[in-house]
Amino acid sequence: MPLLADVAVPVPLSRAFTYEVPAAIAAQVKPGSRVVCGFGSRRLVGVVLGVTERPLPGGSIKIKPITAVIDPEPVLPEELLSFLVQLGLYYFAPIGEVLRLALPAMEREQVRALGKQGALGGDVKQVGGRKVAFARPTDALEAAGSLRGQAAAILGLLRASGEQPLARLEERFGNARNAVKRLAALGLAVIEMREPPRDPFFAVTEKRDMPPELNEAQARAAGRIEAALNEGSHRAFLLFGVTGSGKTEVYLRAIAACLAKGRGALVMVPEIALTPQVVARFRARFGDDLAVVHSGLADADRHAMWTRLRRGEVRVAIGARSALFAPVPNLGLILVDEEHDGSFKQEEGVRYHARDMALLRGFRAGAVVVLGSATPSMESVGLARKGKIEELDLPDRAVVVATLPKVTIIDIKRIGAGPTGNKLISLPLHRAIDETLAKGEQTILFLNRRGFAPSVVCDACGAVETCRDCSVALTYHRARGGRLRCHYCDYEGPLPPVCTGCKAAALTLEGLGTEKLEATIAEAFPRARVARLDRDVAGGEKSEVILERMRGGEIDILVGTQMVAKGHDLPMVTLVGVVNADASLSLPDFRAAERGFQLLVQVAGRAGRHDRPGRVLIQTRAPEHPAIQFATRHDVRGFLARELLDRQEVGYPPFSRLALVRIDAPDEETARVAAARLAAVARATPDALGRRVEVLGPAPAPIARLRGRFRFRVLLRAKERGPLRAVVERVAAAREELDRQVRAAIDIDPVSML
DNA sequence: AGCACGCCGACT
DNA sequence: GTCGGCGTGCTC
Repeated sequence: MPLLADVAVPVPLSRAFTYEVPAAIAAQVKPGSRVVCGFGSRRLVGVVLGVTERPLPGGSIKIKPITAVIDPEPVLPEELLSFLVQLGLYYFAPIGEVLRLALPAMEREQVRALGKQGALGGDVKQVGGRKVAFARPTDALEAAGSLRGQAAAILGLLRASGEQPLARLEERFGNARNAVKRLAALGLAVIEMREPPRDPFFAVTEKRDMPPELNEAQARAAGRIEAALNEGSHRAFLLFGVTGSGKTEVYLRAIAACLAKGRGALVMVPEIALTPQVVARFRARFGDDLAVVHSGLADADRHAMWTRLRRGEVRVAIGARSALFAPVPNLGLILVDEEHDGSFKQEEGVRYHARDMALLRGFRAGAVVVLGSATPSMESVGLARKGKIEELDLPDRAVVVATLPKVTIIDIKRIGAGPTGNKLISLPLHRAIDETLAKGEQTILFLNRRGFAPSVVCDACGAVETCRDCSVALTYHRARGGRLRCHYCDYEGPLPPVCTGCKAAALTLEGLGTEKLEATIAEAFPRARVARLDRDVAGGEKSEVILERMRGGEIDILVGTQMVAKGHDLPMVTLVGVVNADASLSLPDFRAAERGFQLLVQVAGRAGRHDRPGRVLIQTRAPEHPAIQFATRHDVRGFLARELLDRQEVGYPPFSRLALVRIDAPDEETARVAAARLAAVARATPDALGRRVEVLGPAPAPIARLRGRFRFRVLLRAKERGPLRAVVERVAAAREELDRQVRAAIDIDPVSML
């Protein structure tokens, strides 16, 4: 009987492919090995899932032999490989795509080099290119409608994100090189040869610190985690600690205990929390035994990090979502900090939730998992209530003198504008800023809307300027002389002189975004140094520069979006103003209250962290909203209890499980028909007929059109996982028979309902 | 997703 | 007459 290998190839097809293993290389072909194999007319790098001796499958399937083995030893450890396979099954994701998440670029794209050598298992040398081509947008503007297709999309992306390495653009746009050349010829962009960015985290050598004394609650929590580590089997905890209660120190102790047992540890933090400060804290304790995994890593650095973990030279990995796949040796502990954070959910491609999958990986590896948060997710609270995970509390702030800030609600229905005349800068807020300035202390103003004005309205016909490709209002940005931008696609264009609909010259800017807030505040407080922090001013590293200036006291008032809300330690901030709390509470999503509450608590936590008392002003039109009421009292438990009751009543998670099917197509009718078809398939299923699974919809998505595609959704809901999976399985199969134009994505445990 | 094969428009 | 547009069908 022939020796056959099941190989996952990087294509969006759900099944693995069978190849014959030539006898000459049989010894090296093991689960987790990378192999080169012919696939259609292409040569791809695949990963071996399993090898068995069995008869050739019948039918018309022709089996090709594996061309070559790349590694003498498997690149993926057994534990990681089987976890990835499980993850793929859980999310109904193509196995090849799942494996691609786990392998750094260098580990998956070497076919060309190999092809040239054509040798079996030949030593593949990496090209460590000294200089890398970057594309940067210029300030020049194109003639309206002069660009189409990729060139327009790339220019939009460059303008939104600043410069990009050409190689990264090529990953997204096949023809990026030519498109950028065209942009360069038109003077819209320039191509520069530069050193690739060095990893800022590796540059610092941190002075080792000594573990401080733990307070009673910290010691108790660390003790429970250590005991679980000593047991050596899987256990999970919810570490519920208020802001500033010293969760990090508990993490550090747990890691030390884990390392002492000879096992490795994985630390996952939200995207924007992965700052040099945070890394420094870990490095100070664990020195070079720490690998940092983040998206800014150059390929060579990523590869080096990965290899060192793989060899066991480094035993602790820290990173954002994708760190979940770090090949930590003999994994004993996984920490998920700020586990409620939305950035743990991947919202494109394989839509996995890193927190949920941390629990799965931990379970399979026999590792201890700790989910930490000051405002736990309802999912984790649900698990704790069911006894699936153990709750550990850190009720007090670690710095004893620090007290919780005083929170005041400002009902902007009743309280009028301050001297600026803008209703969203109320008199009390204006006064509070003034007082804070007078004391030489700092203010943070939080507003969840980027740009200058969130919409442009026609006074004549009342129509709002919308994106040509999306059913979304365009935001006016003042940068580059005033442009309209879509926050959902890469569209950017000039502000039209007249209304697109009725041609009246009566367009007015409506609403308040961070750009306008910054300008208004700067004008109202001419002596204050005002800065802004949002995605538009701060791509990646730049936010760190702004925060550093804030820490250094070079800024008096910081205006910003979410980015100002998360975990930064800014000791001189004594006033936090939530400019418009309703924006985050009124979304069409059953999680709106939860997210709004978390956000309020997070921002409020920025005020008065040290010896200075802080205060928080929340402006709202709905002062009695539970999220605002509980946040005002710093009553996280109260909110959780109340929200649990609400969720139970409406039957949403954690009291049910969801799967969301998103259907879209360029043509509205095609999409509608396909959505109806999938819903019908779901409803015809035994579990749906037996009422074990509810099928809701199809309904148009809240954003009915996006990037030129019409969108519908079908929501599946069930009490139990089994029946839900059975229905999803049918829906997944039915996808294959839809119109070719239709895309139907399945989102298991969806977070964003958009 | 790629990539090839295949069938209809504007250029040397 | 060919280069090239993207429709559809398959990849062990």
